[in-house]
Formats: sequence, C-alpha cells, structure tokens
Amino acid sequence: MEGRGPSSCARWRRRKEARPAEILTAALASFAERGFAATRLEDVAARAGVTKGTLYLYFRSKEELFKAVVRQSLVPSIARGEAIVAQSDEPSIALIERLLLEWAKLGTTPLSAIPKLILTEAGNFPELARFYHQEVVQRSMALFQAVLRRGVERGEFRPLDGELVTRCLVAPLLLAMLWRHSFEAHAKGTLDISALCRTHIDLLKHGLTRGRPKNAATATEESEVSHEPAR
Amino acid sequence: MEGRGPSSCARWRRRKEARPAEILTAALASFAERGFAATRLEDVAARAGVTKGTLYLYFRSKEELFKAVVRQSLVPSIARGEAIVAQSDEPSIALIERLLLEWAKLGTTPLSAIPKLILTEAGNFPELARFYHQEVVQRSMALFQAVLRRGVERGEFRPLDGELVTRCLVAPLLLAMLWRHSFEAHAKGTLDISALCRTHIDLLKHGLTRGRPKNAATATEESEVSHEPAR
Amino acid sequence: MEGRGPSSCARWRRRKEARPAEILTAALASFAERGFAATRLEDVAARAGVTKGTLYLYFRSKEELFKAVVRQSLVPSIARGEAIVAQSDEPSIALIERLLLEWAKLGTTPLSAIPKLILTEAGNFPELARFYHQEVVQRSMALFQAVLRRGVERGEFRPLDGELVTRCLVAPLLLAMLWRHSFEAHAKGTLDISALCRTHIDLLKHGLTRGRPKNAATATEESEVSHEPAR
Amino acid sequence: MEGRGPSSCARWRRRKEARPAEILTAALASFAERGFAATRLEDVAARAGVTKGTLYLYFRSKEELFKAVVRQSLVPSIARGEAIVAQSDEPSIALIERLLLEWAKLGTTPLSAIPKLILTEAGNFPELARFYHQEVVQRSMALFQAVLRRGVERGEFRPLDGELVTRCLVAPLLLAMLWRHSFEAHAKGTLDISALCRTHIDLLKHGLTRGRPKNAATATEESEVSHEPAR
DNA sequence: GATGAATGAGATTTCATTCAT
DNA sequence: GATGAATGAAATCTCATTCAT
Repeated sequence: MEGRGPSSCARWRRRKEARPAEILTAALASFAERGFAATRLEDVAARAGVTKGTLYLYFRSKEELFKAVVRQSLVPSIARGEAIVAQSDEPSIALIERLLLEWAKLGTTPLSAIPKLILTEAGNFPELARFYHQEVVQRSMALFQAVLRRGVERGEFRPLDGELVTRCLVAPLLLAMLWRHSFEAHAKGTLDISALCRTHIDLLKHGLTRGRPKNAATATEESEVSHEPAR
Repeated sequence: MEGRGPSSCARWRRRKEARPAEILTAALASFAERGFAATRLEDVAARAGVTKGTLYLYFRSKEELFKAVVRQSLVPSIARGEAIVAQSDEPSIALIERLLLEWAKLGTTPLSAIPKLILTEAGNFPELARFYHQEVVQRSMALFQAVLRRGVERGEFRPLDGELVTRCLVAPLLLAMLWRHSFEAHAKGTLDISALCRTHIDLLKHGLTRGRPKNAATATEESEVSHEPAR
Repeated sequence: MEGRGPSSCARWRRRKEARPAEILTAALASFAERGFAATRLEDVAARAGVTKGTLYLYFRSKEELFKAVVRQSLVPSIARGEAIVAQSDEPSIALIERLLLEWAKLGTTPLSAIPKLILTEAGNFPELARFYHQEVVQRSMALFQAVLRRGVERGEFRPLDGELVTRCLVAPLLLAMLWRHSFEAHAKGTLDISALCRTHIDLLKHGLTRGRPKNAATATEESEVSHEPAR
Repeated sequence: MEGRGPSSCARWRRRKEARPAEILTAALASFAERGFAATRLEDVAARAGVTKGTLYLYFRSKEELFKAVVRQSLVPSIARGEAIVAQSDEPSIALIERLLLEWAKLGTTPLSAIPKLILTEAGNFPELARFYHQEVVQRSMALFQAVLRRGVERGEFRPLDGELVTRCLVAPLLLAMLWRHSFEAHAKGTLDISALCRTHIDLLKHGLTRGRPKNAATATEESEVSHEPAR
C-alpha cells in the first residue's frame, strides 16, 4: 500500500513531511491569538496555505491538533535546561541567571504563546493540563529548586522555601510572555524581556546572596545593572 | 432602577435588584472556568438560577455580559490602593508590603479570575483590553511606580527602573492568581498565596533596601520569613 | 426549573408534547424513502414543519433519532399478536389466518417501512439490529411457532419444522411490505396485500397441487379464495 | 480493452483485465454491508487492493460503480432460469422445485446481497430500480407465472392467480437472502437455505394442514421431507 | 419580569473527486 | 496505469438570540 509505486518522488515527499510542522506552526499562531474555541480551522488552514480538509489528513480533530501543538512545544526546552544544570559547575546565582536568560530567548519566539494557551484551556482540557503540568511545569520547577538547594548547600544562598522562591524566580519572565500575547498591542512600547530579566536578576542577587557584609568597597563590582543610570 | 410597579412587593423587588449581580457572579465563574467562547449562556443562566431568556433582560448580548463582568470588577480595588498610598506615611517598603498583602486578599475571591480572563480574551476584545489596560493595569502600575519613586527619593531604595521593577513586584502574586484558576486542580496541594507573598517581600527587602552595611546585629530582626525553618 | 412559572399554558404544552411524535413520523417517512445515511436532517425537519435545530431539542443525534423511530415502532404490534394467541381458542389454521390478516393491516401504514429500514441498516447499527432481532423478530417467530406446535399437538397440522415453516408463513407478507417501499413506484398497479394474504392462506390450507382426492363435499367449503375466477 | 502497449507483459495485462472484476467484487461486498451512501470508496479501494484514484480509471463515479455492480449481477441467472424452463418437460411442480433449488444456490454466493441492495436504494436510484424491475423482477416473475400457467393448463395445479402465487413462491427464498445479509450475524445458528427451500416446496405440495383425504396410498410417495421425523 | 420552544447562522467533520507526479 | 495529497461541497451539530405566552 506504500513504497510500491514511484510515489517517493522527491518534491511530494518533502511536502508531505513538511506539512505537519507547517500546520502546527499555523495552529499555534491562531490558537495563541484567539484561544482554542474561538479559532476557526478555516483560519488555521489558510494560514498554513492549505484547505480545511487537508488538516484532517494530519490531525484527527481540532482537539487533537491542539494537543499536538502543546505537546511538542516546550518539552525540548525543559530538557535543555536540565542538561545545562547537569553540566554546570558555576556559582548557583550565575546558573540561575543563565537559565533565566536562556528562557528569555524563547520570549520572542512563537513558543512564547504556549503558556497563555495552556492557562486558558486547562479547564477545557484537563488531560492536557495534567500532561503539561507534569512534563513542563513540574520539571521546570524541579530544575530551579535543585539549583536553589545546591546554592543553600554550598552556602551561597540563605535557607529558603524552594517552591515559593521558585515561583518568585519564574514569575516575571512568565508574566512577560503572557503580556506579549495580550496587552503588548495596547501598550505604548515593547516590553524588553531581556532588560526585565536583568533587572530581575539584580533584585535576586541582592536578596538571595548571602552577600550580607557588602562593604562599600566590594559593592561596585556587583551593581552592573541599568537601574542606576547615574552614579 | 425602576418605578413603583404594582408588582413591587418588597421581596420581589429585592430579587429584581439582585438579579444583575447574581448573573454577573455566575458569569464570572463560568467565564473563568472555560473562557469566553467556550462558555455557554445556558450554563451561566443555570448557575444564576434563571433561564437563558432572562439574561437578555439585563444584558444585550454575550459580549456585553462579558464586558460588564470585567468592567465592574477590579477598578474599585485599584481605587482603594490609590487611597492607601495617598494617606500612607510609613516607610516605602512597608507600604509596598501593605499593598501586596491587600492585593493577596483578592487572591481567594472570585475576582482573582479576572486577570486570567482578560489575558486570554484580550485578542478577541481589543476594546475591552484597552479599557482594562488603562483603568486597571496602568493605574496599578503607576501606583507601584509612585511608591518606588518615593522610596528612591527618600533614600530608602537604590536607583531603579520603575517600570521593570514594578513588573517584578507584581509578577508573583499575579501568577499565583492565574495558577489558582488553571493548574491548582492538577497540583497536589493548595498554593498558599499569603505565604508566597511574604516570601516575595522578604526577597524584595534584601534586594531593594539600601541595607548595604547590614551588620550581623541588625540582620536578624528582619529575616522573619518562614524560609528558615530551623534557626 | 420547571412547573414554577405559567409555562404550562395549554397551547405550548400541547405543542411540546406533540413534537416528538411529529418528528418521529417525519423521520420514519424520510428514512424509509432514502435510508439512514442518505436522509438529511434538514428534510426530516422540513417534513415535520420545524427547523434543523429543533430536532436537537428532542433527539441528541441523527443516530438517536433513528433508534427512537425503530424502537417505538413494532413492539406494540407484537404484543397485540401475543395477546391474540393467548386468548384464542379457535382452530390453529384460523388463528394463523387472523394473525396474518391482522398483520396485513400494518402493510398500509407507515409502520410497514420499518422492516426495510432495519434490514438495510442492520450492518451499520449492530446494537439496534440486536434489539430488533430480540424484541420483534424472535418474539414474532416464537408466536407463530407456538401456534404451529399447538396445531400439531391438536392433530390439526402435520409434523413440521417450526422455524422453517414460520419463515414460509411470514415471508409473503414481509416481502409485500418491502415491495411497497421499493418497487411499487415502478410497477404498474398496486399490490393488494390483503388479496396476497388470502392467496397465501389458501396455499397453506391446500397446497399448490390439485387437492388430490379432497372429495367435492369438503373441498367447496374451503376454497373461498379468489384464485378461481370462473367457478 | 486496449492496444499492445509496450507494458503488455502477460502478467500485467492479466492484472489490468482483472481489475474491473476485482473492483466490482469489492464494491458489491462493501455496498452489501453498509448500503450505498454509507460505503466509502476508500474502503472499496482497500478491499480491491488498489487506491481510491484507481477506481476512477474504471468507473466515472460512485454512482456508476454502483450501477455496474447491480447491472451485471443477476441478469445472467435469470437467463439461465429461462433456459431451464424452455427445455423442461418434467411435471410443473418438479420444474418449480428445480428453479427454486437452482436459485437457492445463489443464496450462498456474494450475489445474494443484490436484492438487499436494490431494495434499499430503489428510492435513491429510480432509474436503476426501473432497470432491475424490468430485467430481473419482471422476467423472473414471468418465468414462474409461465410455469404456473402451464401447470394449471396441464391440470397439475388448481386454478390460481399467477401473480400472487408467484409472490408466495419466491418470498421465502428472497427473504432468506435478505436475512443472510442482515440478521444472520445476530442470530444463533445459520439459516439452512436449502432446507428452507425443501420445506417450502413440501408446503406447496401439500399445504399445512393434515392432508385431508389424501388417501394413504398416494400420500407416501410425496412426503419426502424432513418434517416428519418419525413415521 | 420571566420563560423556554424555536430559530438559523456558523462551526466542525466527512468524503467523493481531481490531478500532478 | 497507478498513486495519494489535496480539495471543497455538503452534512451534522451547536448555541446565541428571539419572541409568543
């Protein structure tokens, strides 16, 4: 039923293999803009340059399409984060900084739309919510908690509640992603996620680091952030 | 809202006057659960103890109902925050703490669903998004920025970028609200918003406050947070 | 949620109660004409004097509608047949005659379309086929077999294979029903089911062959059938 | 069907010539199972071991395929029946018996599905119904009527209404075919069409009732049927 | 004021049909 | 001759909205 004929002519094949990804990209964009229910498959199809019917060659239903969009989205990023942590030997605050900056890069890609999507549809897709909670939320939280624990053990950080501090760690970036896909259109400028990230890290440094006895002398080497325009 | 009809026996009139609020409450709950598009007016009606037709006596359309839900929701809270700031004479960090704690209280009320709603539907209701951005987002950000500026001027805080720091200030609480209405069902325990709030403030204190020469003696009196289970 | 208001005004109520039956009648006619798959709900609706949407107030899906049509159709007739047999004390051949004639009456009602429907759709609705086989086919076959057995026991009939003879008993009438809803339109005249029934009974009584030495005396009293145009 | 292409190595050509028949076989099976509308060409194609597109090399449309299935199906059988009658010189009842038994053989072939199909789709394919009515139904009914007339003329049969009796003659077998393709799956055993056929013929010969004055002498030579286990 | 039966526009989904390869 | 990716018309089904009562 396959492979028999000359059906493997290069162009068609390439097309067929590219289609799912094209559709997923289009779907992510549409879902991000309007949410699951308000997205019409006709729009997704148009955006992907095909017709409605074609979608059903690759995905059994709107719901399946949605799940596919979410499933294959952020998991790889999490894995990359885990790899970074596993290899790193730098100071814990630097590691956190790297993780956040790495993550901030996603903030300008289409993937940044996923959190908003999940947030919205968790109620309508409990199964998907569970999947995402397990494979993305918990794993990424575990990642940060591991670093925090390491920092405490090494004496870099004060004793702290890993879970709550993790939430404080990720909140600004996460919120920035949500912002980009909701209010940014109505705000004046563009949110500079990277700047936000640096500001956040600066706040963290002076809060997290044991750095109690910062005497004036050593202070300068740490305040590298833009906060202090004039010094 | 209307004249002395012959049907105005007290109880009935009370009912009649309560209706809009009852409907708005039901609508908020439904919209929060499923989002705008996925919410069926039949469900809203059932939750409010009326029938679909009745909704149209009070709201011209589903869209109008949604807008009403959002409009009358958080604006009063903002005003209260502004009043607090206007009257306050306490240290800036304490003022921020009060604002956040005050806000945290909303986290357990139905109002906590609004941010998620707005976030989600901003794309479908640009007009509403603009309204909310102006009346809630900007005003509340201005509030925090004012306090920050005051803190800097008074020498309590280091120089800082008001907007970015504000985003860091509000992020954990905001995220907690979103969490409550999305993942909480799939997570093990319940997120203790008030504990989160205190953790966050503790982080802020040691990051924001000039507190450079915290000598060991004074340090202890400030770390009141639960982070340090055994001391 | 009900019974509270003045909703029980007579006209509406009557309408609401009549609707399901009206729809079922329309549906039976449509399904009989075109079969299940080829029937469009829009046609059923039009025939019932309502719109598509209304159908869904009473039946959850096309499939459910179909099942309802079949379920409430012939079971009562079977029960009536069973009652006739239970009460009867007449000669067995007369009883069979009564059953067949009674049944022949259905041949001119809309119910006569059911066998064709079931026959056709048994493959697509196994569950329904099972229901019908049990509640209609088996019960009616059991009915005839009981009469046959009685006839044999009383010495009225020759020994015979109940099941096979039953099939021969019911075949002409059943086929006539199928005919009415398939070829009658393309044939010249109309099939006179009642005449067919009488012919069939006559065959049962005497067989096809020139009633061997049935002596003239007894022969006359029995050959009441139209076969013999010239007498 | 076509010239000496360069591709005409024997096997391929045989394949090519076999295709239409293979497709018709597959189509008959599918149509019989699900009916015309519910049959998907994809299934027909799969069953025939080709792809959807290939069907269109041989048949212009689904409808044409359906018509082809029906047209080439039973007409030859009718012709064979006509030949049998033309040649026969046996007693009329024996001739009828032969015709029925001959026909009963079809009951176990795929052709047995045709009557069900035609029955179902007569409404949707009036033209086809007319064709079938003319070429199959009328011709086969004429066949039986001719034999009946012959029997009456020869004094073998009583006077009778040819059309109605013909319907009684064919009903059990026809119904058995319909049964096979509808309820057989849901019934316990398998219907023995040949046994049914013999029972039916026995009924025709003697009727149901205890052969009134068939005197013992002549009776024995006729009752050859299995009904009477012990005599 | 409240009801709830009815509507019909619009969405998802299916599948016969086409056509470049 | 055969393929199978793509199409798009048509069907089912949903639900915001209306309106007679």
